[in-house]
Amino acid sequence: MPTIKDVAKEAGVSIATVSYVLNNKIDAVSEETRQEVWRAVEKIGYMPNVTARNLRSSRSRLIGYAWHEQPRSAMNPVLHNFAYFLAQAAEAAGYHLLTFTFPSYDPIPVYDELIRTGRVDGFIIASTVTDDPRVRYLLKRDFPFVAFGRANSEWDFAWVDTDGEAGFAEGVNTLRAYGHERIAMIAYDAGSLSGNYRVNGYISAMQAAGLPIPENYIWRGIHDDQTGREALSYWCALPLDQRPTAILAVSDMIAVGVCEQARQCGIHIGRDVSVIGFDNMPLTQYLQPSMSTFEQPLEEIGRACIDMLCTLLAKQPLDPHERNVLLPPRLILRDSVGSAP
Amino acid sequence: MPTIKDVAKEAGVSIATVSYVLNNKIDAVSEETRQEVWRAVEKIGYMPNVTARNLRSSRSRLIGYAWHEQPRSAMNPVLHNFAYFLAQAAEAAGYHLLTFTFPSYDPIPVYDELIRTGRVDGFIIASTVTDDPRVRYLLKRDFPFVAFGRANSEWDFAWVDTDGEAGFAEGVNTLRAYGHERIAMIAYDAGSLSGNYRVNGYISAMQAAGLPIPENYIWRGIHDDQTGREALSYWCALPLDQRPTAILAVSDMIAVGVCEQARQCGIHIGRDVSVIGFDNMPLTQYLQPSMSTFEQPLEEIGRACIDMLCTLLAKQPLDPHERNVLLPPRLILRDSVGSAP
DNA sequence: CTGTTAGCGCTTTCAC
DNA sequence: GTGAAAGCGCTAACAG
Repeated sequence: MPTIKDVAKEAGVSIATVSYVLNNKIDAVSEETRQEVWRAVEKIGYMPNVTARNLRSSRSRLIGYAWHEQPRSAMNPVLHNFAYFLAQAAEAAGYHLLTFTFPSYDPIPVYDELIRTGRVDGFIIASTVTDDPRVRYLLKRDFPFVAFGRANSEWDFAWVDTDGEAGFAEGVNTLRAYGHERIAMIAYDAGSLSGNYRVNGYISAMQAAGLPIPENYIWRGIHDDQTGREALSYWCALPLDQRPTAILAVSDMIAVGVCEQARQCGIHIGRDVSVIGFDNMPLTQYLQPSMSTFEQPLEEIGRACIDMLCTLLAKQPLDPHERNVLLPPRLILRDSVGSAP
Repeated sequence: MPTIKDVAKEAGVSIATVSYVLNNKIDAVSEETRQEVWRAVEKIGYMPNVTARNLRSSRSRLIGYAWHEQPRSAMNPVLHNFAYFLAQAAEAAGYHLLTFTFPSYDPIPVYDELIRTGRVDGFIIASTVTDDPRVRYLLKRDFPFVAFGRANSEWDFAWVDTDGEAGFAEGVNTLRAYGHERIAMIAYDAGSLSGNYRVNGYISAMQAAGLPIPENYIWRGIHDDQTGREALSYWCALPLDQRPTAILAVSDMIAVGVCEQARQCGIHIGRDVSVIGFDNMPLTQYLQPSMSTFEQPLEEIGRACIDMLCTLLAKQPLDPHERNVLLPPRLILRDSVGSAP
């Protein structure tokens, strides 16, 4: 691979001059010399060695993004897609994405190593939770990062998130427009942040509409179809006039479980009970009935994360108002939603 | 961030000695000194700077993996998942994955830049095609890479692939066991390698079974549901006794199209017509009826790719028999397959 | 056994 | 305008 020396020799100048030209030190070099250097660069096919540059500037131009270890059953196309958009945005900003994996029970050592070895300049972290150890660690270490997802409200850091609250409020209002009044929701367990924001949206929209929320209308469980099954079984055991006619679920997987259980119970989704999921997983539109769901604006979120991180990396001040970005999900109505029975 | 100098100072030795200890130059340093150095390392919290190491050894310890630009409609969870397994395997081997994106119409500049700037030590490339420009380029440049997928048979390079031929043969035989004889298939257009291997498996199994393959039993199209719809419409226009009773599709998306069209035509999948897709996309088991499909052994493929690439990077000889690995997909039978009508 | 030293390829003062 | 030279943090001859 040719180096700056080869170019210098070819152009008959010093390596310093070549460096000036390459780095557009505009008035450090005569037009004539500049031409000559570029000619040599072209001829030799030279490109600056990234590693050397990085060593010199003690940066890596790499952004770390971690995939959680996940059981196949709970595999989440959302985060994989997100990674794609991140990579795209990072490139546009002159960075590359370094992807790594970590055991969710002990993330810190991996992050720590990446930092201490100078592997990455910053991180994008996803799937944040309350008391997220990564956020706490990175904050303490004062290492640049942007989160896709919020954490403890007393922690001040840059994040971008889908506005689950607004989404679920919209969900409630849309269902009301279809005539539903007994609207229930399935949430994650109480420790889940994203789940709770959606619960808040649900509750406030219900209250604003003057609709009662019976205590047993908020079911909690994990991100799988079993949760949906159990929730529906439970509600179906209620007297008919107490049964919800519409259900908002925090994820498509859960919503799918509801539909599966409904089929077994002879309940017709979209007629007897309406269902809305979350994430717009591939194939949701081909379920029977096609599943209504919320689509997260992953491309925008990815871009926003990278933009903010680049600002941090450039040591530029980030306007406090712009440190936190909330983007609304898009409701996609399909056949799983119908008029109230 | 502490450097080797700090450790040297702390331990009261030279930086060379620290380096020896760190690199396990076993009989270059006395046990006593070694202890002392490690103590200093621990105390200071030192980790060697990766960039400096890389510059010195002119390597990057990074493996490049590209995501294709893809329309949202054709989004392929398979490759995203694959990336996860690659990252995992790479880490186990002391590498990291650098993910990037490229416009499929012109991939070379991106690869070229990554090589010339010394960004990566090697590539994993996926979704290879006939005359794949990336394979041709990397081969010409003699740059280390391993492909997930084959290319021109006259090109000699390391690859790992799902054995679509064996898979489709198994598909045919399984369908035969269910009593099917009029078995059709939906392939990609003739330029697709993976598609063609599957066609070969289909044809040879049919012939081995002494079953005829009418010319119009192989439909070709792109990777979307529309292709499946068109294929089924066409076959349904045939006289009943010429209509296939079972269909093998090269992808789940196509198979889903078949099912959708079937519903519109009043055809009952799994009873009137059996269908098998490919990829085991998330949610396929929740379709109505649940979709039979092939699952690619992505984790094994990822590991095999990384193993081979690491061998190449270590400049160790790769046994010619081991340069090419074919792994069988796993057939998952669900309700879309039933006895022949 | 341990230390001195020469780079890896590049950027950036500082002289001229 | 241009070049000589220092040095980013590390490894590996080479000397002692």
